[in-house]
Amino acid sequence: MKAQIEELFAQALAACKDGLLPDSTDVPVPVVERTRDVKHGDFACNIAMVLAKPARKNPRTIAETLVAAFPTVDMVKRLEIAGPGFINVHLSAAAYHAQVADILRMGDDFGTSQRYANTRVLVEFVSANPTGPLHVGHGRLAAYGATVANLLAAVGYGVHREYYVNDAGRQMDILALSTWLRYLVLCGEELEFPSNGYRGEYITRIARQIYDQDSDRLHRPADMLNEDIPPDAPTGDKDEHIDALVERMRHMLSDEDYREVLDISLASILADIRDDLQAFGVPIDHFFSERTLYESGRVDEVIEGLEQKGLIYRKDGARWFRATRFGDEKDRVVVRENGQKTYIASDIAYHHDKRRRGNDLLLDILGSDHHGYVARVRAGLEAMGDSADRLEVRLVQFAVLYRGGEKVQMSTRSGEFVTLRQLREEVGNDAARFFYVMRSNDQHLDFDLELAKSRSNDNPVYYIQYAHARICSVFRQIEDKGLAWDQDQGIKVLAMLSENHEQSLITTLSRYPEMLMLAADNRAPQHLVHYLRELANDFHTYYNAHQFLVDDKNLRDARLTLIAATRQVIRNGLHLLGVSAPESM
RNA sequence: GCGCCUGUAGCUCAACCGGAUAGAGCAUCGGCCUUCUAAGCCGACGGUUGCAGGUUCGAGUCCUGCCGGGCGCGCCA
Repeated sequence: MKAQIEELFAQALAACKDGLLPDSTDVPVPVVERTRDVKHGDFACNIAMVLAKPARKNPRTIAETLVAAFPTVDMVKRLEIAGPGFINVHLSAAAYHAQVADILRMGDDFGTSQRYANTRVLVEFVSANPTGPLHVGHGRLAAYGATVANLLAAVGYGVHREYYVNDAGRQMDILALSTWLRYLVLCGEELEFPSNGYRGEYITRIARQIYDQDSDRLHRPADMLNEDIPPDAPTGDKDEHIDALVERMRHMLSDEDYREVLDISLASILADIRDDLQAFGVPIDHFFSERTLYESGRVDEVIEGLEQKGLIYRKDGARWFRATRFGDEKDRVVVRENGQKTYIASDIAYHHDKRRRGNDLLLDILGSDHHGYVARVRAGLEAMGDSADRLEVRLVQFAVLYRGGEKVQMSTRSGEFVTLRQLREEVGNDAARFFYVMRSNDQHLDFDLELAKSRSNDNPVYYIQYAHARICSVFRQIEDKGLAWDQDQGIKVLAMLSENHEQSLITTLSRYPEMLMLAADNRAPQHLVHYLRELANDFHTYYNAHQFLVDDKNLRDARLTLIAATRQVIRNGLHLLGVSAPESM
């Protein structure tokens, strides 16, 4: 609807621009918006005021010219010029009735568009290090990323959802070490667990799995392990301590055995993450392994490529990438003094690879603590000859859990829940998905557990689902009451819906497509959340004010048609959010 | 210290990339179930949009400065 009006304004402007504007000026694209006050009609356009300056004319005079040139169409009832030069558009009732018919005709597809049908976007999200289960912070990344991906698909993008698995580097060694140490304990050894190791209970479970499989085949004496290892914190350096332990472990085990411990640990954790995401309704098309970038030589290729462009130099025994040439605040080490490549090298290779796979846009969804990282990757892409604006990054602020007004401490020790799985079990998937995307991604999120669980009018999830269930309930009773609903007839007699509540509901329904476009363009699922709340509110108000199953057959058909359309739009919206639309509650 | 985000009603947040009288929910107070689900509805109360300037027809929105909050600033990922 909005797009149609904008098109009409564009036509009007094209028809009269020669008399209005000096030849040299660029013709702006007219933008319309919904009016806030019904007195101002349905849509308003400020183009006359925008043109006032370049045209050197009074905005109201320009408005008059535009109105005169405006195409005559059925959907527009009349135009009026108001205030400093707004052109207000009043639509015909038929235009709205056509929207209701569209909703029922298009069904699950209503609201979608093909605007970006020629653009392929790769949405990378979650990408939590595979060193433990997903926690509640990752939950927000998962919910936000999944919903944004749905929104992008709804406006036509070819969407590929990807999880980057950081399965290379030091943290994997520390993971293998952590598992092995727990395994040694199962073999009867006594030892101090390094302060920098992964100490979650899941590590012990993996260790037990290895023990069950291999018995004490990988058992080595703890004395040998600890001999001449520099002290742990607080007296020593915890990084030196654990790195030395890793090195000793690799010395004590064969390469195959070391790899086995690592691979079993990694596979177990990844399997858990996959299950968790799947259960959360977050589909991932591809788990992309960082390790494969090394194994295929991609990382070396990238470093070589940068080298050839003169963008690598040596300093202090390390090799540095001249990131400052591309707007980063410092140059970055890509190969350490010890010959190990840093994560930056593989990240550049990864993003380069994503582009080579034919993606037009790379959308990275990252925790806000990664913002320093953005300039690096962008610099890397540009250095590889790509355009920096192919990469778009959305940072997601952390969620803070509250229980009854009290902040939930999220330490592993406190026993309060920390994992996404625990959160889902406590509040349910629907509430979790909804609450996570309720606020803008760059806004801190207060996640109120009691509210998310409450089955009351305070809870916006239930409020919306309840509207859906109520409509379903009405339809279930048609037959019980010996009545019938004729949808085609209902569409014909929509003009009978003259109540304010009905007008308001129809208007809200008609906004759905433009709201979806807005939410997708801004990567802002909270627009959809707010919209659905408003739609549910319009419906509940209507429900309380008027009876649907009335004696007058035409009026009944019209009203049922309207609420059927409402049900459809609620369903579509909830579906994009990954929230269920229950038929009864 | 530098960089990014942020500051709107008592609380949690909206305000459609500058538009017309800044809106919801919660909380508080008062109403509505012999009628399709009260997980609902209606009404009241509540504001110098952190502060000070600037840009223009017009600023919560853009610019500058100050004040407060969050996150980052590794040869970790």
